[in-house]
Amino acid sequence: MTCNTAEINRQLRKSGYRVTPQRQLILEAVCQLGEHVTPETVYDHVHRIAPTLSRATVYRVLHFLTEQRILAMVLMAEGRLAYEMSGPEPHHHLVCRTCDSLLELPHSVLQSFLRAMETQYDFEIDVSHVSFFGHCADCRSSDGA
Amino acid sequence: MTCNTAEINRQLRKSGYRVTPQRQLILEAVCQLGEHVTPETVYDHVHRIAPTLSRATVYRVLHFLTEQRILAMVLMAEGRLAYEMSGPEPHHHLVCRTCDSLLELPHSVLQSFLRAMETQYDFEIDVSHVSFFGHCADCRSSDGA
DNA sequence: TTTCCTGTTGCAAAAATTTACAACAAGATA
DNA sequence: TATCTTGTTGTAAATTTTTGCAACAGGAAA
Ligand SMILES: [Mn+2]
Ligand SMILES: [Mn+2]
Ligand SMILES: [Zn+2]
Ligand SMILES: [Zn+2]
Repeated sequence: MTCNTAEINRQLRKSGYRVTPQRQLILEAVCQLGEHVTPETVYDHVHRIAPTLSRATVYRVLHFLTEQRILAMVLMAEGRLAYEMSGPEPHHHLVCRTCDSLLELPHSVLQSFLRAMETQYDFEIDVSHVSFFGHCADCRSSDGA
Repeated sequence: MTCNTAEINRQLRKSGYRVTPQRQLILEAVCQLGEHVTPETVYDHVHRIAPTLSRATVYRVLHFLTEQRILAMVLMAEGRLAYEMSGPEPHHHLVCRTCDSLLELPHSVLQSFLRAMETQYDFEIDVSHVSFFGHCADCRSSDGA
């Protein structure tokens, strides 16, 4: 995932927020660390670079960047939380509650459902990253034994 | 929500688990307290009745009863977690990230989507209670100002 | 009833997450 | 560049949630 810093910074300033070194570091970290990054992973990474950067700031900034739609919050198994860049091409998850496995869904499979929610309920679902929990084929067959 | 204790107890024993006073208390609590009950609310309630019942047990039992499909885990705004009885008639949520409001969806609106996931991905989504996050009509119009 | 096995609990400590508040610093303005 | 406003951060403490472990107790079997 490419992280268009210049554009993001411009957007933040335009909204009256500030571009701090902490925010830049944390955003870069999520960008580099990949798809489903936990707060602790981010902290470990940025803390190595900026030892005074606190855990509180990591949590606050992840939350803030999510509100700004720059990051997407990802619900993993067991209620664990992760983050990733909110790119132009979202995908979604089928998360198995038994084996923790992840099946990735292309955005297209949700399209018609989302449109229906907009039409029927006037509600715009945040499409950045939706997780569905349930049970995968493997776990269902071995469990039914 | 009626809480068929006898039937639930039978089911637990059949699976090799035990019916303890703690589990019974916690289940009753969720049952009585209503739809979206937080761990802390449950703890306050049961702790009044059984002062030695610990927070750890509340968390463990809520998790356990969810695994047994007796309770359903409900994702609320801001990543907060709640529980409720997993009844025969599930419903789902449209959660507004701006104003925290909840729109309830009848189960039927998900039916065809769920069937598609089963057919295409051989994945059985846990239908007990699904939450979608996004932005409601009110917040979208006032925000676009 | 008594015995026995093993699933569960309470406790205390650890880990994760949030919060209050004073010091700080981004960046707009002059 | 110096100044000023106000959004942000670090610290420490408060909350919330998880975990290890020894003592306990459900309930099957005798
Ligand atoms: Mn993903
Ligand atoms: Mn509900
Ligand atoms: Zn599985
Ligand atoms: Zn709203």
